[in-house]
Amino acid sequence: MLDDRKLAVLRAIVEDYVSTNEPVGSKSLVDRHNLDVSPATIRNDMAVLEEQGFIVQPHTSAGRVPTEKGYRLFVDRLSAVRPFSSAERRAIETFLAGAYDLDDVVMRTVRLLAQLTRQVAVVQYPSLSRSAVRHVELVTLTDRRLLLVLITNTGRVEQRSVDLPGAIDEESINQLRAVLNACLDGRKLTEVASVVAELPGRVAPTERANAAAVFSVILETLVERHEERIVVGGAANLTAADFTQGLHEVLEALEEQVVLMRLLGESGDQESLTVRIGSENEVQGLRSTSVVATGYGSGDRALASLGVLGPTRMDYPTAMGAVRAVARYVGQILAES
Amino acid sequence: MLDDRKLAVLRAIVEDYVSTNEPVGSKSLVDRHNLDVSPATIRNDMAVLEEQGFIVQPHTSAGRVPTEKGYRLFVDRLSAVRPFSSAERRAIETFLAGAYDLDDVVMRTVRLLAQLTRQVAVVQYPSLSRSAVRHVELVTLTDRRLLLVLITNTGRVEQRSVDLPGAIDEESINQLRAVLNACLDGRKLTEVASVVAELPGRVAPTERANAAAVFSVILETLVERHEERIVVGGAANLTAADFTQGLHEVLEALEEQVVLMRLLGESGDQESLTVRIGSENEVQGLRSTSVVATGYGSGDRALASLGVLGPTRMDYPTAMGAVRAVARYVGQILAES
DNA sequence: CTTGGCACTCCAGACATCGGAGTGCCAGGG
DNA sequence: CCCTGGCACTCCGATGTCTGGAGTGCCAAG
Repeated sequence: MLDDRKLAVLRAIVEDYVSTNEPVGSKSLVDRHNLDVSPATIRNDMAVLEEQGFIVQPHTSAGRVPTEKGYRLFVDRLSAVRPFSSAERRAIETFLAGAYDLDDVVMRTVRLLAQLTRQVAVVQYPSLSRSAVRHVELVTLTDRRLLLVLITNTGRVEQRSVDLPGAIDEESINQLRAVLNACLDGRKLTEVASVVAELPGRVAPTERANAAAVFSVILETLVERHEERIVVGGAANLTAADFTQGLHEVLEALEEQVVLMRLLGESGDQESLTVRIGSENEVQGLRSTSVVATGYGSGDRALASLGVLGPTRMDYPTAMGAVRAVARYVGQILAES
Repeated sequence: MLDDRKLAVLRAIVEDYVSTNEPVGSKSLVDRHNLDVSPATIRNDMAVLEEQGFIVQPHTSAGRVPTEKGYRLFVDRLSAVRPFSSAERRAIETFLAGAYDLDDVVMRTVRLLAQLTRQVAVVQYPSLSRSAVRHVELVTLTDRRLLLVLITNTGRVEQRSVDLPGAIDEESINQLRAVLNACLDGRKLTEVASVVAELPGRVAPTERANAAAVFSVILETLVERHEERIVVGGAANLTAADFTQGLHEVLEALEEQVVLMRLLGESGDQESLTVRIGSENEVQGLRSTSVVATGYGSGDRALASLGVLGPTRMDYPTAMGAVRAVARYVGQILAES
């Protein structure tokens, strides 16, 4: 039904359209690629491709433009992830290796991705729920108020202040801290809830009320709280691609954490790249954008996701290459620290 | 030279132009405002105002548009900060009061400002250098690696990992932690450098090398490090004002921390509002935007700055009112926690 | 199945037209 | 001395028309 040449034509159309942003016609196609046939033949092929819904013409007697279905086929079967040269990889590595702490890693990653792809980059902080507790710290603010600091093995530091029902002294705080660290250290955050439930028994009865306040804040921090944190960068790239329609919607969507979460969505394990094209994104207002995302993380299960967002006519092979390469190195960096 | 009516005309021109975004002519001026004179009279006044450089016509026989000089005069002498109704103030207060921690306060502040003014909001975290140390924590990562966590009285939590030259045991860490907290607690961060210089004498000789590593990281964290952190929000508002020229530049500038710093610049104490109009911003690429900013903070000296950024034709009275009101409440919230 | 030829379509840009909004200037009146 | 109505003038922006070019679909021949 679609022989090899027709597929080649589709590939050529996608490539040309991505690089020129103009509908591509039969003549310019044979010029730029060395298909050894005449424009008329190409026209016949294009008619078939159009009938099948892979391309459309904006107006009668204009060139062809890929449809979402066309891009989908291109990504699935016609393109390969563009590998990065070793020089590029080294550049990525050294740029990321210079980071001070987790915040810095994430910031650099966003910048890097945005720059490599010339698209909008989206990076999620390592998920709390997939991290483990490394340390819990209690700092006195007043005699009825503590600052709770929770540090995870992925380097995230979460803080919350705790209002206590009663006064508390240094001695009790030290005990409480010791108990918390003894019981929570190394635990996955998903297990913490059940562990915390058993804790009251290990606290001196007089301090139960205060301890309970601390415990409930811990639980809140892990569950109810924003929990997932996402950073966006390279928004300026949206103007380069003449994104005439709906730039406003896109910018708005990018400011909604919830939307971004759904965008990165289930990006599965860190080896597979997720590509969502146009209306495959269920997010309203991002129907005309595509997302290339993947999980990253040191272990077996991805810690979180990162990716890029751009117009549906984006350079998928490069974007996929960049996302994959960056995800790998971020995983490494995180594993080391 | 400029009598009262001419000033009134300038004010009217600014107001009309801000709300309609179209050059305003003599006739529509007398229609919309009840100046009790004829269009011809207004034309004479406008001719004078133009000669003095407060307004220009985009083309011969078009209406007039304020120049930067015109906006400047408007802001300095012709407008009053729009006060907020008590209902609005209450709304601001409750919205900010729901914040969990410093990150949350800042995020909410940005959203709030952007929403109130329909412009881009820019909020700086409380300056490290004007904060004091509340607590220093050391967490073991490996026997040659520590995580240093520094908590300030403004709620900022900074983290850095420290590579030690030699192995260290729990006992030594505890000592070091105790020394650090004893000496640094309550100190302004500006004083920390000199205090740290004296510390090596108070550490057991065998641990000097490791301690030195920790000290130098503390100093780095305070000085060399990004130090000032700035959050931007409401970028989508840039599209509403048909910002035809240079949207790209503006978006790019907004991603540069350094640029943002210069933008908020010296916003002095928290009572005075700074308004920088057009080319008064020395930042390249933001020559066609205005900034309304102020300091915020509980004490006598401002902890940091916040403000909004928009096209030169922005609604200054409202922006100034919003910035001032939000700054006050943020100061309060921070003082309470 | 491929190819060259041909008639057809339609957009983009150039050009001309025209009405409206706005101005500047002037002479007269308070 | 300042305000006002009148008038001629300017120029933008919208609208309409035209034309060249790029592209298509179809057909008949190889």
